[in-house]
Amino acid sequence: MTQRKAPRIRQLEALMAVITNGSVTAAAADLGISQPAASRLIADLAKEFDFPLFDKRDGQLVPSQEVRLLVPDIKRVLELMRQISDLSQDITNRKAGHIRIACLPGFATSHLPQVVAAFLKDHPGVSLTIEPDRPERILEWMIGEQYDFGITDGFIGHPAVDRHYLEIRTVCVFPKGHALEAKTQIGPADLENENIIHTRRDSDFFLKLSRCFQDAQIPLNSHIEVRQFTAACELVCTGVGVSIVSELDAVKYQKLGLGFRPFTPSLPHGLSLVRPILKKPSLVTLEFMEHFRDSLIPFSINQAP
Amino acid sequence: MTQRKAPRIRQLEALMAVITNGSVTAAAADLGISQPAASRLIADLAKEFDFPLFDKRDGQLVPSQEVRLLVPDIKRVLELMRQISDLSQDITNRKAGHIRIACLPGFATSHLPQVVAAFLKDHPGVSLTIEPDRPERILEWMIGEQYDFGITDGFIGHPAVDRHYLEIRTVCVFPKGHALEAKTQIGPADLENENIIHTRRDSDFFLKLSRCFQDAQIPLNSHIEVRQFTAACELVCTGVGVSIVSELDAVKYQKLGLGFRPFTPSLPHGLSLVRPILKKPSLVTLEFMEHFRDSLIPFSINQAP
DNA sequence: AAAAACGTATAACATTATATTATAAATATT
DNA sequence: AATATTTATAATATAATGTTATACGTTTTT
Repeated sequence: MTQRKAPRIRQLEALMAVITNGSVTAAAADLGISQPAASRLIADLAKEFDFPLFDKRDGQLVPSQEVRLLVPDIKRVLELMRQISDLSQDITNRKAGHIRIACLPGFATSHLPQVVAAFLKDHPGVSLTIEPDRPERILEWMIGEQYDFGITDGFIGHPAVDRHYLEIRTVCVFPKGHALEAKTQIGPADLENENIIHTRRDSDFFLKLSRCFQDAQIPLNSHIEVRQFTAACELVCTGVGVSIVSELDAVKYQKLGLGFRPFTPSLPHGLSLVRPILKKPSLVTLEFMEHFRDSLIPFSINQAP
Repeated sequence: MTQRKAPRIRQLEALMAVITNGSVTAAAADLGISQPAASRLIADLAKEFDFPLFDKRDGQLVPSQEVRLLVPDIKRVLELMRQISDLSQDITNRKAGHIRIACLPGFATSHLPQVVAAFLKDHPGVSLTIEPDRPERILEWMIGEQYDFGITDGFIGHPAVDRHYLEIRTVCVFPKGHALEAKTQIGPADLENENIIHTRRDSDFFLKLSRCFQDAQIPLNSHIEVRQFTAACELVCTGVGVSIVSELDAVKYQKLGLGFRPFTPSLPHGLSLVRPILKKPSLVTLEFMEHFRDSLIPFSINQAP
């Protein structure tokens, strides 16, 4: 038994064109090739399939019953090929792909959404997964290559993780109309009689903050302890106190009734943009990371890693 | 914007082979081609898709994230191509196809099933539709090319219908143990005192039968009028009378308690095997029609059309 | 650190697939 | 019967896909 040659895509295209157009000549025009070319494509196919492809019925070529059995499959193949071609086109144009992002819960609600929205506008086919979680978990996900990109803080480094460090300016936020609004910048001395809402005592940022108050010999009126800057802002909105948060969050809450002023001394919030070091990032991921880094420039103190 | 060339099947095959084998060399061996050939296939594909196809991870080539997006579609395309190839193979070997048969209700239960079963044993991939109905309807279906093959009787001819006429021997059936069993053949005279079960008065066959009795100057004790020979046989089984039916049906009912003897004078049952004259029959259909004609030879008087 | 082994890429070339134009043959139409 | 339309064939060019020979670049081994 000699192995029959598999039909070629081009032949199947020609076959379908003849079926839909009713003649070889019309099919050739449809395919944008010469009539003899089409003629030979279907002749070759008929030779490989050893059965008649068409019946002639008042000048029209109608598919034979044998061919009719194949038509559904052929249609699906051609459709799928088109789909693959289109999708690859989209990917090339950086319009498609999937990016898995792990980030601190605060980012999932405050800064990331805007950045993502702007990015998607330029890349309509791209889809994203955003997974907010604690920093330790984000680290695990990077090491396990479960995610493409991570946004975290208080991260020292890990051999399996590529890290871009940057520092975000922090500001003091207060309800609009508050006395602090008169100042152009705010330091520990200005907060002596304010209730302070701050992050957890075991967090890096709280450590820096309390040391800053100690240096200024001002007591820190610890009022409420939260996990996230956004939660702090929410509380400040209600008027229960003031807080020192990243400018990123402050800007967001400006519309929601908060005012803010630069905090001095400079007390930067250290952010780490991380990704699995072994896994080669996709082009879309690279592009998104760049886009995200750019979005932080207005808020960051230095861009050096 | 230059129109990008669509990926070719061969390239996709190579891509999948590299993915499953983890290296170009192994993939080439898998495809049964030389390593440079495989190398070029994927190099070309990578040039057309303008994004990286693979990452290198400890010596293994693992598909890039972009490629992973395409893999499901590629798998389906290759699977479908294999399916088309296989199916066409089957069709060539006359093992596949679909035959639509319209027949008299009697045939659908008595003779056709055995013939179909035998045919399908030799043609495993073939499927059939059997539609039993009245002769007029069968004619309509032939003209409308709704069916490939028809079995009918009392049919004179139609320009759109190709017809093969043949005559089936008829016999007198009676319950086993009946007095008629003593005879070697049965004529009108033998049935003078029997209740006769026969087909409808407006049928061709009844016309011939009653003329035959007239010629022999024997009254025909019309007892029950049925539409089909099989129905007549069923009634004969219950002992309510005897009947003259085609030998085809008589043989079938032999196992179910009927005896039969040739009827004289010869009173053939005229059958027409029909098909749409314009529609070119598929190879399987032609083969089946031949097979069916052959199956009737033992019961037919003359095979000339 | 040099050598060997392995995987991959490139070069030169042969074959097949797919297209072209020109033209003959077959069909349908007038 | 003459004409137009459709399809098939011939001669030929280009692209796709294969070959062998060989160079290049990592790993692995010694």
